[in-house]
Amino acid sequence: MDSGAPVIVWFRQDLRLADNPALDAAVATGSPVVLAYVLDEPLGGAWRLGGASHWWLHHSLESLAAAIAARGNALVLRRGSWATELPRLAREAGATRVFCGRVYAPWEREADKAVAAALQQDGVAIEGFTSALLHEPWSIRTQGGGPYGVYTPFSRAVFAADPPPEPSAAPKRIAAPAKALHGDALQTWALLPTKPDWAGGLRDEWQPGEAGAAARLKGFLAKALDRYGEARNLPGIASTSKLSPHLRWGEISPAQVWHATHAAMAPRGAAKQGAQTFLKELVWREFSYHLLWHRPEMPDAPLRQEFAKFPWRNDNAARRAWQQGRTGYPIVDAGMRQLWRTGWMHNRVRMITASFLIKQLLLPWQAGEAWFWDTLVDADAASNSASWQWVAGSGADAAPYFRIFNPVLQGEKFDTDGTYVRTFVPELAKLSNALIHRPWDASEQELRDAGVVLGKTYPHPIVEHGFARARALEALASISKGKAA
DNA sequence: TGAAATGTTGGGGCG
DNA sequence: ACGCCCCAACATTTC
Repeated sequence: MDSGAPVIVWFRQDLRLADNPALDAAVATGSPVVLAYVLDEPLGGAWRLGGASHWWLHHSLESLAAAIAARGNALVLRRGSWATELPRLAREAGATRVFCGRVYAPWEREADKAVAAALQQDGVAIEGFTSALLHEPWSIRTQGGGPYGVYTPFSRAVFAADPPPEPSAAPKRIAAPAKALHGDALQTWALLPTKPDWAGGLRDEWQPGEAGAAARLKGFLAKALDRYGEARNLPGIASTSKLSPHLRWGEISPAQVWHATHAAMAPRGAAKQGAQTFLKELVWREFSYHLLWHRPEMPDAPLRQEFAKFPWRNDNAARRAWQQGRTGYPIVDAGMRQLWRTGWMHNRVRMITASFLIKQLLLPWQAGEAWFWDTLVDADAASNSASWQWVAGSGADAAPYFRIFNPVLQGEKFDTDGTYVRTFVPELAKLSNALIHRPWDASEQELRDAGVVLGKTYPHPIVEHGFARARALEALASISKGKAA
């Protein structure tokens, strides 16, 4: 233990005090600790933080600052280029060491190089820790030593690997430097929407911050874990963990989730299937980061070369209809409206809406990726781009191109009683279960009884499924070898 | 982590 | 009684 120069803990996507290796390492030095978050707005270019992410970040920082204050320290907020602000903080604090959790987006890796170079010039060392993932992307390797390109063998390797270390508890006290550093007031960052304030639905749904994350995990393990295997695909019931935005910002670590789930499944015996399925979803997140690390072009370019010449359409009216949830397909519109209202969408419905944009509307997957990036509170460069490429068929381990969801059948299969559609598309609420996923099949009498006027209170289908399916198959055949159209 | 088209089978109606 | 057809149910193949 020394009590020399302060150590800087630089928060990025690990906005928590428990199981935070960078923080633990800093506290363990015995030195005073400067805790900082630096908002680098232009970072990421087209992939700079979206609107929903801004909203979440505001509240998460607020929560983190309060938790730090309760431990006798302060969160220092700074705005500017990482490569400028980190050296400035180090100079002001007289720090010679910076500890941080690692980040993985290509623009972040690029920026980190500049940060390290700038700090080194000032004689400041920076050390990264595994914080946002169970395993570093370079540590999971095939027999041949290369990266995995297919999920199933990747997941086998993860389950066979040593588990991540047991999570640590939050430090009781975090020694503050003798002289506090000044920082921005969070409000001056103007991260919250004002005109209009579209965040009402987000406030109703979410409690950003470490405490909210822990509560979400606890409630999920107690109430939904056993049924997760079957129920996770049903958007009409609360069957999923909704941990994704908390994981995205690191308000909870995947290692905490991993160990808590194992602890919950241990006494369950035969009922542990739900837990196993849930862990696999956590491993999908790891796999996305693994792919992003090894294929940094993933957010922008198809991983399969032949998709570079795919004949996408350019149809802004259709794109807007999809964004606003007025495609005329109830399950699609319900999903897009859930996204807009709450900043989140059920995973099954993400697949349905994504498939609709790509295959029914034949719009580029990047257009959907960009919309999700702006509107999802869990928007994450790895999961978002990997999942869009998966649906498009352009990814490393992607769904085959001919797998085209029928939005009616998907709705009837996974929202059989129409609960989900009725929640988010209330103008259809009075239709019977048999018609709610296909209002165009209703008789005039049935429509009248339900108060539905197609084309007026609810749109006609933007495209006919049979036609769209054939069009998509033709377009996809045109880029496949030996199947030129 | 599909859907549609096509093929097969077997029960039952009916001449 | 028998063959024929229809078609639902299920299986297989194709997109």
